[in-house]
Amino acid sequence: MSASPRETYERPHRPPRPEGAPAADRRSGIREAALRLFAAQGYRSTTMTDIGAAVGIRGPSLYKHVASKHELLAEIMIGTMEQLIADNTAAVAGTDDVREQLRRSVEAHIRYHARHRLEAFVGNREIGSLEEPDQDRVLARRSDYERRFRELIERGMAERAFGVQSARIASYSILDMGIGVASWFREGGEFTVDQLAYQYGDIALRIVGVRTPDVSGDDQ
Amino acid sequence: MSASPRETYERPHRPPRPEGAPAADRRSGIREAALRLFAAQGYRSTTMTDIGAAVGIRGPSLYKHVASKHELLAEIMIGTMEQLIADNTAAVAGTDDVREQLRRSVEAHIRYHARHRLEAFVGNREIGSLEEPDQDRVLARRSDYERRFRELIERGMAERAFGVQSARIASYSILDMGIGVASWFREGGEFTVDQLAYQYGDIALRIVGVRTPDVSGDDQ
DNA sequence: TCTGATGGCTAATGGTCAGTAGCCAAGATC
DNA sequence: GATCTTGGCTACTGACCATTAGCCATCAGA
Repeated sequence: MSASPRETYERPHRPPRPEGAPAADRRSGIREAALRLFAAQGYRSTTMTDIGAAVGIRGPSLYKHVASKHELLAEIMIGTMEQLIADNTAAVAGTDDVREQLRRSVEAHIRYHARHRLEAFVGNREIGSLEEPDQDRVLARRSDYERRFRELIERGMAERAFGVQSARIASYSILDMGIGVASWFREGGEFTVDQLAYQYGDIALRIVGVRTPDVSGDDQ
Repeated sequence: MSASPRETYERPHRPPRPEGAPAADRRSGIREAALRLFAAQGYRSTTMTDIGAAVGIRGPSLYKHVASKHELLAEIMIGTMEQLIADNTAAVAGTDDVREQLRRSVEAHIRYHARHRLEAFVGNREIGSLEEPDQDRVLARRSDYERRFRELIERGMAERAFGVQSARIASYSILDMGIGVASWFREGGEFTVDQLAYQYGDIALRIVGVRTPDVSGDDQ
């Protein structure tokens, strides 16, 4: 690698925008690449060089678009929780029936975990990688989200619509099922997102003791 | 920190076994410390110095007892899967009734995830940190374990004891619920391990469509 | 045509870390 | 008592990594 003096700059660096990359896309391209890599290799094992390579630039050039590696993680994780909470708010808004609210909440939960597998996956695995103002922010939102399910189930109990031994365990079961979806679901597999959401809705209702239409072994 | 020449060795290093550490315990002490640290900080963020400090020695001294950091992780993860499989085998051995087999399988699953929270937690989060002969070993055992639940549910369907839309989704739900336990359960909290196992057994039976004794809102 | 902003680049910096080398004291064995 | 083994230690090595410094080509707008 001797810098021969006669050819001062053979190929000094790539043109600023080799393909149609409209500059506003750069940042979101970086975010997506980071998400993909964080999901596949973990936050700690992903280097800025990796992320750069995924979008066609060098590691240090990323700092023209993002402040730090940590910022990328924090954005993903806070965004995930905000979206889950917003989806849940929308889900319960359309009805007052506690069974229907639970079904819709669960469907929204499953839909998010199926459609945004990587975000959900990273969001669950990398909580410990967040630094402190951000980790608290994420944990607070996560608590809020859990509380919504627990209180819904408690309301169902009070209205004698649901029957469970512990609302806390029921809500954890339901949430944890959904979290699991993010680790095994693949688009284009045996089920569509809609089918999945509906089935998990049924399962959640069974968990809280609501009789769902019986499914004999062979009608699906 | 100048090494003054007159006091040649003020305190060169600790005595080989300062307290009653019977030398066979050293290795398991290291394994336990590593487990605790891997669970709390993640594998990648835990240094050999951290693990050494947790057992009262320096990082490099660990290599007198273990071959590598990776070996510690692999031992934890393979051991976890082997134990889960062994527990499952024992659980189904005592009965032929498919409902009872499912209940006992789920109870064993929950018991393991509650009693060995850290192993289960690390076992789920650090799969990607395993290097290659070991990652395959763990994934193969994990597949085997999942298959046991799925096939049990399929048998229950064939015998008309269970009614679900998809045995695969039912088995994932049940397993994922248990995995979640490892992340929130604390000994000495609201429930004992036995209560937890029993409640999750009920929930699993509800998921597969078995009528469990009705629980009205206020009888527990 | 000039000029500033943008977004690439390479090189360097400061830090961390797994693992190795080689030293040594205490206890065990002979 | 001499010697071996065990399990500590410090110092070091080689690698990797996030981030900064500073350079420069292209492009948009004046």
